Amino acid sequence: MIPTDTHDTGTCQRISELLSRIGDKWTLLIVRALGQGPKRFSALKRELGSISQKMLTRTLRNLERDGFVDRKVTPVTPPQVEYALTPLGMDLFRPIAALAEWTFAHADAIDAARHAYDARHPDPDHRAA
Amino acid sequence: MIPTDTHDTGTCQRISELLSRIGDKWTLLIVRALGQGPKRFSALKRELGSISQKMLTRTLRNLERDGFVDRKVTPVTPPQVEYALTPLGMDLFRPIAALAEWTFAHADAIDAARHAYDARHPDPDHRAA
DNA sequence: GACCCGAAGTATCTTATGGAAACCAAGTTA
DNA sequence: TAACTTGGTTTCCATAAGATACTTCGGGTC
Repeated sequence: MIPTDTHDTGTCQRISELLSRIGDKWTLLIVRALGQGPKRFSALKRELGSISQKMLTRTLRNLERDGFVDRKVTPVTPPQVEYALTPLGMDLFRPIAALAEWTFAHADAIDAARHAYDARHPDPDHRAA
Repeated sequence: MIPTDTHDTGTCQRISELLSRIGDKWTLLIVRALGQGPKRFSALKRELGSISQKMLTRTLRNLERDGFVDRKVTPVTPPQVEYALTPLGMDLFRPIAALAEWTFAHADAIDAARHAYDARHPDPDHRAA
């Protein structure tokens, strides 16, 4: 449980903010890709397949701004830009990995809870939104 | 780091989905409140202060559907509805607490990275969106 | 009868998120 | 001169999230 004594409402919102960022559509996938080592923009795009350039740029910018990813430009033509995890980025994704393990272990329980709920509440409007 | 061998793209999206849910505006605050013990709807609303009834209902429903929160109705008038964390809910929020600790410990580093980035990139458009 | 309570549901609005496609700039190749 | 490359940016659009205000319901009080 999140201890109420050390974590006030402000800290809670801070954590939510970080979770929202990490929980967006692409961040985890990008970080997982960069976990294998530094990669170039186009290599990431190829690897992620369905991501648009805009979203890849935006997600990388956010990661860079928060200090999780380092961006290194080599001024040649055509330009080369390499992205790599910073030490802070690698450090963050240890607790994230713990959460990943948990999700992996309990995915079935969540699915079961959802099916049970949906069976109890046949009205699909409850599930929407 | 998230190990690529045990966690494929599908699992990664599963984790992202969970993180998005937990990372939304109210979930963490509600769970923190329920961590102190079961509470009624109106008590939660009072405690959270600025939340609307609609968002409180919706967030609680989502938590209930995923099996993290239990909803107990006492059919008196006016109706009494009590919300409590399930064992699954309490279990989930151990890895979440680890992440909270991390955030608490590294908030300064993230702030510093942001300020450094903003100083390097004076164009505010990069930060928007 | 008029009004209030708890726990919602509805309706409408604004904002945020994400996607598709076009455009751009520098230099290189054909 | 035209086309192509990388690493973007810009514009437009659809959907989702969240805020605000109003309605509902049954049973209680004034």
